[in-house]
Amino acid sequence: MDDGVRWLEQDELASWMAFAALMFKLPGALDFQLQRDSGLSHFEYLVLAGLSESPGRSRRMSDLAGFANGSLSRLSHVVKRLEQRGFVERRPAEDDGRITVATITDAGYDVLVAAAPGHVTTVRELVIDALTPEQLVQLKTIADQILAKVDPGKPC
Amino acid sequence: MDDGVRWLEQDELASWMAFAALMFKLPGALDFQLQRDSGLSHFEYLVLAGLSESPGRSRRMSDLAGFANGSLSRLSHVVKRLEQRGFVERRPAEDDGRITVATITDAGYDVLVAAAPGHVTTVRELVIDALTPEQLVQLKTIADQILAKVDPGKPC
DNA sequence: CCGGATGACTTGAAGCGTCAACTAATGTCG
DNA sequence: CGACATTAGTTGACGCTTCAAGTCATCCGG
Repeated sequence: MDDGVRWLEQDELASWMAFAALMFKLPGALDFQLQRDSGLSHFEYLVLAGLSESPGRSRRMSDLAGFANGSLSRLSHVVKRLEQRGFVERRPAEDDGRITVATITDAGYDVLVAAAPGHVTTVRELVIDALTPEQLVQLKTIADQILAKVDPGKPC
Repeated sequence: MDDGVRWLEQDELASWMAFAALMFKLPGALDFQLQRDSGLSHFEYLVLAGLSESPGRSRRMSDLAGFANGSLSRLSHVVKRLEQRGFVERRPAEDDGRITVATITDAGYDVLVAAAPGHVTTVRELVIDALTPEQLVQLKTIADQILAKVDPGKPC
């Protein structure tokens, strides 16, 4: 049965299944808490957070998209909706008309500040406090190594 | 600034950011490869795989939904589409008319067999081979611990 | 053995993400 | 300078997931 494919061993499969299940459930859990308590998706939260911690509470679109791990197109749609809700504003950059700069409004900042404690607490409960400090280090190392394979463009 | 929230320390944040980025990118990478090479989403692949390895190549819907980490509703839609493509069949269980049993067809099995090598190879390249055997063990432990928090209903 | 409760799905509508096409501004090179 | 390429972002359509509501079968208490 040598078809040239290295199938997964029992223990490899077990690790992969556990990790895969985690990957598919954790985002849902995070989204659920944020949506319920703050009316934001996790992606929207990341967008607002990315803006709030940037100089001038502003950031150009492509930059923000990279920060939030999403496509530019997705970001554009999301920012449009956030703008309609009054949480961000958009305007072209002065020096380069192609660039759009998004800015978080006071209302958006309020929503973010209200959402942050719950979100951070959830992350802590579900992830950080579930692990020992050593495991946290291990996790970062593991994630970085896999990321290097998945996304070789961003060596960081 | 003691607002009762335990914010994340630098190293906690770094671990979380790396892991979060991974969680949002890896599913996309897996979907991309499967879609490109086999015309299947990762979820569809899991459904077919779940059926193929079950006795009688059949499984009831709720069971299959749990296996594939998706909601019953989502599974129902997906199975309907797979049925239209001729990859699975559905029929009510004989002993309990509420239960629907899905079965993978020969055509579905062929598609799965054609898709599996590429998918497994991708998982190996991106995940398994990026890590040492020790890290693989660490990853399983970590994933299990977090999963226990995220999804306390499934202690396994 | 009848009627309400529960269980196991299915369905339709609404919202979000992706893809491809499009617009507009800026570089570049002869 | 002028044409063409490139960069940055937006848009619309389409497909998929979710949510709430609906269907049908089975269970259970009186």
